Amino acid sequence: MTDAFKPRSDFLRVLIERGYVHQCSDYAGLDAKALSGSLVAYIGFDCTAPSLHVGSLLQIMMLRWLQQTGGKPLALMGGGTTMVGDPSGKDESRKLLSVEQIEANKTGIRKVFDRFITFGDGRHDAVMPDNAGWLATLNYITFLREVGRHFSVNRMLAMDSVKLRLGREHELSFLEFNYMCLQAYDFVELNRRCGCVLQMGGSDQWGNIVTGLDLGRRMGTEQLFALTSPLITTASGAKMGKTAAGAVWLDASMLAPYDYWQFWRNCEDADVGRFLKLFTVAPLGEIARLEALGGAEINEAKKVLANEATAMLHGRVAAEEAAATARQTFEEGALAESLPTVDVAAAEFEAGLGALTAFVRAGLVASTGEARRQIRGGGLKVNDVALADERAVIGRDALMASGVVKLSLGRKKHVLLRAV
RNA sequence: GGGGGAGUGUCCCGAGUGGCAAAGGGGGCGGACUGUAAAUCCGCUGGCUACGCCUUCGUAGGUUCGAGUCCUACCUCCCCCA
Repeated sequence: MTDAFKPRSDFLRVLIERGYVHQCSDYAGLDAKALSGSLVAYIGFDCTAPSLHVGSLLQIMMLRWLQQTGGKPLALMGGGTTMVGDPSGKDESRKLLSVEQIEANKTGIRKVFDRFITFGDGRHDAVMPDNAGWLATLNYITFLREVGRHFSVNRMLAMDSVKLRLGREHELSFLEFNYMCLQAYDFVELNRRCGCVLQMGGSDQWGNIVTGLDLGRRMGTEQLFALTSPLITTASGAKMGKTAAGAVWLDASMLAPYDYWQFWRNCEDADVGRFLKLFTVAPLGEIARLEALGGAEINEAKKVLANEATAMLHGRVAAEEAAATARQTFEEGALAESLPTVDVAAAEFEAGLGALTAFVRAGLVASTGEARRQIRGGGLKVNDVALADERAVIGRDALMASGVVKLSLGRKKHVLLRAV
């Protein structure tokens, strides 16, 4: 579908070339708008968590490219919609957050955006509005009279997302049904306030976004546009961003840069090229070269991916540190001082620390029971020596010159215990 | 409002005759093979001061030597009728 269209604007060209585009309501129209140099676009973000995770990275990158190509990005915080809870598909309704929590979350999220886009008051500076600004004070009757009358229930019922819900056993509550109305209203409000004409989002947002276009037309805004990105799964079909440890957070205090680097380093072969295009700003020519590497050489491409992705989020220095730690640990088999470290009182080593407890302390296993199981499966190592006895004790003799013991779970997860 | 059905190992789905730490999947973790990949094969997948002890089957009681399993009430969800 996008093949036939030749964009003239940098914005659309980059997005299409790099694989961000799944669907667009009007390629030519949007292209012309982008070419005019005054394109303002927004993406909505949940503020139910203190930061964002890689699941949102694709959207963040789209805003980044928008700014890079001369547009103005709006990162809309769903402070208002968070108050009613996000119903999209989930069985469990989200717990209500206090206003303070929402504010704190917004601060954390803002930190992420600051790494990718520039905020300010200028023409192309990004802005982070909060829909609580207009939703919280909405009067029901006024809303129905001025906005609600424009929604066609017939049309909404025909939407895939709604049909799906009606067909399944899970009901669709009135609140959820209204959610898309609020989202559509956000779009119109952002158009009035900031001249925003484009909403972007994941492909699952298509229906909601188009509802916004429709509302805009009925309420007399200028022509609005919709553009969605594909749902990103790994080559083997898994949803991206889930690891054993949990979500891949975009915050150093929630996920260390080293782990973030490892996340990208461990991607599947078949994903490298696509991920380089989506999650780094490396030139396409360079990516094509890296992507073409075969066999074990593809690991070079993975390192570039990890380096670039980490540098963008945590800075070049942190990325290089992570790369160095990985190199020492995996390629040279040396002890990298910068591995995740947990402090343990020196006295405990004197007394002899139970190996099971030590691994629990290091956070490598959740319980001593799990530690026992891993030992049986040969998964635990102390200073690179597989642990065979559950009752083993880690004493002072295990400490290396630098005063640390290296504990490993499998081949990839290592933690240092340091005597203090 | 009336009738019928369902809630199981806190990741998910899902068997279960009164003796059950509870079948089987998926997912996840570990091992082997590799390249810190994929695919494949194997093991593990309640907790603990661990040849024993403790806590689990929507919630609270009851019957029983013994309850996921039987009885009662309550909660939640689904379906049909109104």
